[in-house]
Amino acid sequence: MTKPLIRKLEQSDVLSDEEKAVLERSFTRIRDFKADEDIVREGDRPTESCIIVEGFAARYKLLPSGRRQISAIHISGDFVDLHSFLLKTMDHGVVTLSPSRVAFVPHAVLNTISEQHPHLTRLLWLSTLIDAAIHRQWLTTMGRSSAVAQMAHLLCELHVRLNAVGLTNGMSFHFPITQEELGDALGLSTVHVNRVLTELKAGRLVQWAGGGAVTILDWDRLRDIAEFSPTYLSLQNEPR
Amino acid sequence: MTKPLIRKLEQSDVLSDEEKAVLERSFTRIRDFKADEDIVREGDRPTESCIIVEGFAARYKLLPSGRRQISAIHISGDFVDLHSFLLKTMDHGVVTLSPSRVAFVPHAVLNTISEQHPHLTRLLWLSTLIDAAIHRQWLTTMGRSSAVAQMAHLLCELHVRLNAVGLTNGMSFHFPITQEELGDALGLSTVHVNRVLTELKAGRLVQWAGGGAVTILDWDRLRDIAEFSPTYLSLQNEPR
DNA sequence: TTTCCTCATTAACCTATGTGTTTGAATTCC
DNA sequence: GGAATTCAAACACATAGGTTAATGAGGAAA
Repeated sequence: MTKPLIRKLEQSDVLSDEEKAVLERSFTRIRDFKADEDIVREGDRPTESCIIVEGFAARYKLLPSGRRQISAIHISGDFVDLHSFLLKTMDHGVVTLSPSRVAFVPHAVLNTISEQHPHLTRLLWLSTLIDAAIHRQWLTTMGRSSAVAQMAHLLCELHVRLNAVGLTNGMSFHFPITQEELGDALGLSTVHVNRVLTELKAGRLVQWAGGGAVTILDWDRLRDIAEFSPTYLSLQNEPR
Repeated sequence: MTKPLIRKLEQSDVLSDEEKAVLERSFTRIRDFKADEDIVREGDRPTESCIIVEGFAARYKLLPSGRRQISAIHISGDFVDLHSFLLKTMDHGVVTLSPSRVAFVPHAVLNTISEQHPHLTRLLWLSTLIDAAIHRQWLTTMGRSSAVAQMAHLLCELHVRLNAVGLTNGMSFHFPITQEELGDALGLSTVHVNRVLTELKAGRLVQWAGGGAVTILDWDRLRDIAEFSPTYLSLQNEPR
């Protein structure tokens, strides 16, 4: 059940057999969630962290005014709330976007890893740094791009990330999200999300069938509209 | 010269004398920068990381279209590009906002710390997690708040962060930033930054004298407008 | 089947924010 | 001390995106 995580960490650097074994035996608990269920909530002080084994999840914040902002979308293999290991108190919630399988590792075990396996620790640290790099990219597109460019960027990013864990089929991938959730991720209203998607479909840039079957029809043009460049995802394998 | 950093790390947990000593002797190089000078650029592969000893700096990204987004503002004591230690290639640049003193630590030294001082390593890791938490908060206000609320939020955040390192004088603090830079940080045009500031001044919420002397005149109202709550800054001291 | 839901779609209207431009004050440069 | 820049401030106008509301389509529940 740690396969997707190991696969993801191995994108950044080589893992020794021992490190893999340590990870394998760290995740003791597993649980299935339905769609739209909270894994952790803002304010919680979890004693475990979790990875998404299968499915999609989102981190979100609620404003007192009731509005919601999704700050990250997570896919299979993502170490969703590794943060809580050191932040202790959750500054945001994590919710499933689709039915998902989630595996948990106690903070005490993470602490032991940090004491005994410095290299593995650096790779876990790195995975949180990549999350932060994605945050910065989202900030940039939110602040300085049009809604269409933003949407295009999200689709490019997802294709690259899903592709890296083998979850694409050519230019197609499964992305089960509602337009309201997309709006929460991009900082847009549902109405405008719909307008933007209509425009992308009309331009024959993407195809979005029911049930979340996304196909990118014209990668080059989509990438140009999005001003997308994947360097921020740190997909390069090198010693860390 | 690591005083501000130690002070900052001590907000989160207790540092042993040995850990402090390790930090003290890690920073070998120091350099002064003028205002508006790049410390590192996007695409660089630095061999050292740096802290701001004194002054203000910002992380930024440039879009191919030439627009700029500032994704973080850093103050005295902030470990600005600790990220490059593991990310290797900079996904963004760091520029000074004011004349600043910057101290450098070689990545090789950070590596040794990560091998020999797990607790100190966790605190450094934590400092990058707090940066990420700030990114998430910015995403939330950018996506779901008005320009006025966003500006109010930034000022609240800065007051709390500067206060935590002793750089406030009551409700006043020094914040040398141009309206153009503010726009880049908030994703707004300079014209609109000016409108928003005019509004905040007119409402007697803040006072902003020349040279960057900011005074928050009505904290409660400003906090309410911003929907500001400081939990995401993790200012609680506890074992990590 | 019928009845709810949830979600996508579309229309009409509105406003927050962007763009382009000008002016004047303050700094910095020679 | 004058010239050149930078920055704040303001105005007029344009538009991207928000809001409200209505309708339909598909699935789930009963």
